[in-house]
Amino acid sequence: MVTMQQVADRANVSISTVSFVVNNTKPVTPQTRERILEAIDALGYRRNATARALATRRSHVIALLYPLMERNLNSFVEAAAAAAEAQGYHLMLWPVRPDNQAAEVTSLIKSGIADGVLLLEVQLDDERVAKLREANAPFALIGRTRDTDGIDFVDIDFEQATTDAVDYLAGLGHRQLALVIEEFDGTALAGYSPPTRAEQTFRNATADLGLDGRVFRVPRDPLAELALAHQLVEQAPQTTAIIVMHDEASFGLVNGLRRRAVAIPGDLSIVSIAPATALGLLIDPGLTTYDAPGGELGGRAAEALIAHLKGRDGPPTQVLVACQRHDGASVGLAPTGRPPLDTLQSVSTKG
Amino acid sequence: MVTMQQVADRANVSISTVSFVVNNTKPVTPQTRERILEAIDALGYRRNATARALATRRSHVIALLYPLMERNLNSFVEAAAAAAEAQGYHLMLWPVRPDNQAAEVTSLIKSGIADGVLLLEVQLDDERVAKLREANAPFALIGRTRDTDGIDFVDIDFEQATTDAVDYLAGLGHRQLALVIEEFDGTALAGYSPPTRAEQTFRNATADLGLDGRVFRVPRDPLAELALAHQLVEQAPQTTAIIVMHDEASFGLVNGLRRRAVAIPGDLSIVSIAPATALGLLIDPGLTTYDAPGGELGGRAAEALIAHLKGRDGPPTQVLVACQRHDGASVGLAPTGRPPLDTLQSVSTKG
DNA sequence: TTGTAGGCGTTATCAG
DNA sequence: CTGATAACGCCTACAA
Repeated sequence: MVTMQQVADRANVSISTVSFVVNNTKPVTPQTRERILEAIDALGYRRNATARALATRRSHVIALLYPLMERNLNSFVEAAAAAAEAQGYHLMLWPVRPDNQAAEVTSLIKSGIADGVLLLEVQLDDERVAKLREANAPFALIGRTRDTDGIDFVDIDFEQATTDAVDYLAGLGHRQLALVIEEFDGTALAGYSPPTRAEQTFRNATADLGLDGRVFRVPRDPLAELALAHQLVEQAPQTTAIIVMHDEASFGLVNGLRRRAVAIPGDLSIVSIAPATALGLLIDPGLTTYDAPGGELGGRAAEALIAHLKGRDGPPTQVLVACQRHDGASVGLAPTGRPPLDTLQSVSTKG
Repeated sequence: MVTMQQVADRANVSISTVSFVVNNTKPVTPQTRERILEAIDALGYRRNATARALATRRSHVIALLYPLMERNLNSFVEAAAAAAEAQGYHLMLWPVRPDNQAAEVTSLIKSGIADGVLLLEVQLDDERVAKLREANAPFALIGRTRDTDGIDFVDIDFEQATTDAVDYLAGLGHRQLALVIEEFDGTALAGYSPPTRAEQTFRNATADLGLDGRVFRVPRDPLAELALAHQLVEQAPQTTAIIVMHDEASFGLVNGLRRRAVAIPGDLSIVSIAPATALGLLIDPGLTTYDAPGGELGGRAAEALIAHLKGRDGPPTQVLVACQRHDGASVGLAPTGRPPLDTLQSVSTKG
């Protein structure tokens, strides 16, 4: 850790002078200030928040009490918090804007506010991971990067879920499948790996079984989600089963299909993979889903990180957590002799 | 603030001995330990996390980086974080289980991890507020308690929204209204004020206008939400307009009504007040909603708290933020001569 | 304009 | 088993 004293030494001034420029609390000659700033920069100095807090008796932190109601889909956060507590640690949620995460994450560690970091929404090539590595800061991922060498992560096994879903649908006689994934290009999540991996797996699995597999990328945008039904009907009218890996698209999709008199699951079966919201139950018909055990993800990630902090050595924790299928009423046998979706409207009698 | 030294003095031991029992780091005679524990208890001592962190070079905190994507309805958290940052503060989210919030909240302050607290999901009589007051800890509420004397709060003006909704619907000729609110009895949110206040306002507003107003209390539970449509049809078949103040019930309600061939808004108009999720757009038809400006709530609450921390005196910040109506397609003129809802199924031709 | 030194509340080492 | 005492890194009078 770089201290003020080290900065002072390098700049040939006393520690108080450094304090003055760091805090802008007293005037300092431009030249000395310059030297100090140079030293700070060269050494990568960050003021230690803990020491500052102790000296000033103010932490400069305000806390938003964040009640863990089941409602917030935070079984995940809850389990992480519980795991931390069990180890004598506290979990804090550090809100960051997507654009400056990489910067914040290192300052969080260097300033001493936290000992380690848990990362969410990990991208294939994640800048935050790079920064943490070079800062030598302990971290664990929920999700994973392309290169997982030596790093702790706990991830959902999207490959397993996707393969399982394809097998399951194929077993029911479906031969024309579609996959709906979220389009992240142009958003802060570009490069987000789960959709990418799911797509890959889907293409392989369908190819292996000799099935027809179409992929639809849909941005997170109500209009696009509503348009999806149209797109699907127009571009892949032979489809009999859809795998959706997109939190919100399922709503628009079901509504759009209903409007077109497509019967679910009579004409078309739908499976949703790892939906973040538990609203599937409220859709009519209830969705068949592959659910990720949020608690296990959060808990194991926190444990891995803390084990690290406690000085445990050995191989990194690298876990894939399987999703489990929960049967709703949105999947059925493949229809026989069903006309193409785009002609269905005039043929079908009842949705 | 109570320090170890004070505990030591009261127990007639040295500060190190206190440290030993607090941290269980060395054996101590049962008698002295007893004296120390007594002193700790009597003085309300809490180990200062900052000093401890400085001495041990470990904060015992792990951070979960919490990306603020628009998706998570955290315009609210985002604004609070931004407001804090603008004032040289950091916002942290402190996850707590609903059952021990009151205990956590004071230890959070006493341990020096945070300077002040923002409270969500405030109840009419909130234990946390009582604790914070007696601990003399700075706080601000998002929401409000029954007694708001001298405390900073920013709340949604549910009264305004409810009154406005009743007026709006009455203006369209509706005379048989229903209000759907969340049932919190038996949950951690029992006594939660918004539904209570909305109910009160609804009863007054309908009475003032000579309208018929029915109230339905629905737990947050998919089954109950689906049953709501049935309940409504059976118990208040003359209803022509519903005001929903229940995040999820609207889904079940719309689906349930559709199944019963109730046309929206032909037979029945629906308005949703301050839905936490923006999924209203995905319902068919799009819901007319009263939306609370989350950013304003979070931002102003954080500002009020920090102003306090910075020593500003004067009257407390007490703000009611108005909701704004966003027209969807779920509201129409009151139907004339529509049969009771419970007989509608056989009469209506199309949903 | 810059430096010195005491203190913030704990922990940890080393004596008793 | 218990007690002094020197850190931890920074802030802030007070002095120079």
